[in-house]
Amino acid sequence: MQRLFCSRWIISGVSLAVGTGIGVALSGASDRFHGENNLLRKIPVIPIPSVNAASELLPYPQAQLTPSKSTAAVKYGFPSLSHIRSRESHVTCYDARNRTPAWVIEQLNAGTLSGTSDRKLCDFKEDDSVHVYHRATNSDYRGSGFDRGHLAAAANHKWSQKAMDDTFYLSNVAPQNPHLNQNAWNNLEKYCRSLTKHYENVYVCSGPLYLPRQELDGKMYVKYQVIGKNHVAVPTHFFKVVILEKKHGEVELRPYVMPNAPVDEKIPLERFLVPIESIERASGLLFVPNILKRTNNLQAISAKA
DNA sequence: TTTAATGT
Repeated sequence: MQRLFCSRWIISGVSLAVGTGIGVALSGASDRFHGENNLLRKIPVIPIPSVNAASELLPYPQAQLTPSKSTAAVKYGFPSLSHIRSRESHVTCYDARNRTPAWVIEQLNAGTLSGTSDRKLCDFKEDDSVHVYHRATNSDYRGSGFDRGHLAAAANHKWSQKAMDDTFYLSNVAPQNPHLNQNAWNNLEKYCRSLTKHYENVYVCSGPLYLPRQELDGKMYVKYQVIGKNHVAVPTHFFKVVILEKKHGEVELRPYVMPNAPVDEKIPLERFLVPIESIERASGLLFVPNILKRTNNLQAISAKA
């Protein structure tokens, strides 16, 4: 398994500690607020919800009755809100900092795969629901050397032209190595579709990863390219967590990771299986938290690989 | 077949 990630890529959670440099990087920013440019006026502000909205987000019922100091703190708005979007074909959580999805989840079955929807009628499009400061555009990708790689695949949603159209929002897209996109990753997507022949429902959650690697000084760094005027982040890897629902309610997980680089499509897909925990640690996400994952025998298989 | 980008 290690070899498939390149020898120096590390996916273990131990290596994911955040450095202390961020305080240094941000110091001095406040001076700019008072400078001639009056930057504060240019800062995008998310519409201010009611002050009580903060208490509505808290899991403590009493907070709704008595606004506290912390609710007063957001008098001028939350710097961010949930970036979850519901589309015809998928649900996505947008990563505004990286201008890509954080994750995209979709449901596949025999029904979603059949229909007359035509990919030729679709065009990649900006997601207007994302603030212009955080939005990826087609021009960011043009000439970058990267494909606009779907996370929820177009061919998974032939059941409705609208559903297929929705997969072409750039909020469902990340910069992907063209060879990977058109070969090994495409094969993984086809494999997911084929699984609908054997399972009632196939849920697929896909997203980018930014894995740390050791540089020449022996220290760990997360390094990734950004493309275009909007600095769209180029993930180092992609994950795909396949959740298989059997007839009797039994659930099986198949978690895959591929590097965002050419991958020989002769390598069997099973070789890209990883423990679900490694994706969870690296991504900050948790998958199907309400089922027992430790009993998943596929983990044992990937651990042996 | 499904992925895309590129050039018109």
